[in-house]
Amino acid sequence: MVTIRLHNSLTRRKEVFAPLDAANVRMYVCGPTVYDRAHLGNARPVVVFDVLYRLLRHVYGDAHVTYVRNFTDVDDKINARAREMQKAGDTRDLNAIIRTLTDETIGWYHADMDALGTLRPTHEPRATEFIAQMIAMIRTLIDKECAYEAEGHVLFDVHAWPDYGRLSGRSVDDMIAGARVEVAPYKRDAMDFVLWKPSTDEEPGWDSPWGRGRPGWHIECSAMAEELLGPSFDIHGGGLDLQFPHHENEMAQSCCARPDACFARYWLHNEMVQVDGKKMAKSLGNFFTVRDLLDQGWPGEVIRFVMLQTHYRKPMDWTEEKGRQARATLQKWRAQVAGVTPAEVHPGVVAALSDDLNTAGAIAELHQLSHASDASALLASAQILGLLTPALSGWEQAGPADKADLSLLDDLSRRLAQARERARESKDFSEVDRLKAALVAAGVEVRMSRDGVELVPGPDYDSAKLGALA
RNA sequence: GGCGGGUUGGCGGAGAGGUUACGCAGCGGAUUGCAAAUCCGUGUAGACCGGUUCGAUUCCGGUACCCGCCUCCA
Repeated sequence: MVTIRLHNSLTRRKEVFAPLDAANVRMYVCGPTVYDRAHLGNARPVVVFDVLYRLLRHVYGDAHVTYVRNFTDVDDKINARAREMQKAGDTRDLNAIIRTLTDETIGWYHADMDALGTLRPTHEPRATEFIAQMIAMIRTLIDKECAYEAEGHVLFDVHAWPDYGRLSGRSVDDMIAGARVEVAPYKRDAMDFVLWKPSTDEEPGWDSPWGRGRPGWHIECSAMAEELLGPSFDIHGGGLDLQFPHHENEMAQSCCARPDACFARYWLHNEMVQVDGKKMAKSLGNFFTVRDLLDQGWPGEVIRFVMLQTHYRKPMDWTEEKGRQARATLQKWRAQVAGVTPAEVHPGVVAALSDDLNTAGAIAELHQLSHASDASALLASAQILGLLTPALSGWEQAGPADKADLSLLDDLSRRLAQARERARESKDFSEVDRLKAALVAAGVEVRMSRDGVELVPGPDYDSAKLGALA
């Protein structure tokens, strides 16, 4: 059995991964709040944990890994967006707008993440479908005196959990000292956070022992993880910016509700996507969506490759230069593995991934396999990274969109070959050069070897520019 | 202010206390009518200052700069 090592945020160390149950390895990853297109930063954890999911499936077997990623479909940002839509003329009631908005956003999310070649998780629970479980957990917390009711709210008492702050490496006192959080008068402690809050009549709300209301942000993950994975599970993942307060609060709630269990055992956090050295964020306005890149013509596989070139615990930037290099590499590899049957995954690739998801190291191994012309190992090994998969194929056939183009290129390659034959006799290469220059200008790569001519349309292929030659 | 992380060759980007990361670009060569593609070869880089060590880019301490979290955030 391969030994997987993962950096656990809880201990700030790389640890040997030992699942609670090798027959059912369980992972929970925080998913999106659904009111808008996912930006590149949102996509990073999806890709990173997709690689971990694939690695776990490789090691423990496809049927022995359960992966849960939630959709947060109850949230004040969603409500705010729906109100904007109302102001813009949408006459439906708020809940109807929200339902449409969240459904549509989930559809976008699936389409965009599918384009990046990520596998769908085993379960993708929507928060609104687990309100009963949240209410039950909140009741438990109140019963255990870890939470209290105040002015229609239910708040978690951070002092109820002695280890509060352990995950994010800070003490309650430190946090209060530098707290920028607005302290509501009904809070016993500034750091206490909301489990349940009242809703107005038009806002989404559910009946509860504390009146009609809606859950706070953190409780959904605790409730859904317990429902779908059990009170103790193996891996909890998400962006580094969720470490505090989201994950700290999740852990406090869950551990207080189920003190016999341990909630998540390995916490993994990916670093941020940056733009010009700053975190990509909606609030900073420096973001672009996955859809933006796809629409610009960047294949999902190229975006995925660029992401995996940087270790998940390091900040990364998207640049067009990286995109171009990734595209060239993938094009070369795809040509190399065309028609090849995948063999065994190269042990070096598994070893690299098993070392805290060293995807850059794994890619270096792929370069070696390509270099060694071991196409079947290259294919199998790339696929464990979700690269060179059938699902992401097609884009590398850039260029001739229709049969007319293909036959035109076919025709031109024959003409070029004939012109070259004649030129070899006559030593007059002017016609060859003319054809070649025109082809290059139209974005066609001209490959002339000793025994033939090959025309490969590149990314800038423009059939209109070949008109003069037709 | 508190806590955490980073700084690697022209660019991107890893691992490892001592032996080539890797990719791209560049340079030299093979090949080519010339190119392209391909193949071969090629780079003592590790922010700065100290310390530990036979030996540190890798461990420890300090300095500088950068980033993240502490408010919603992947």
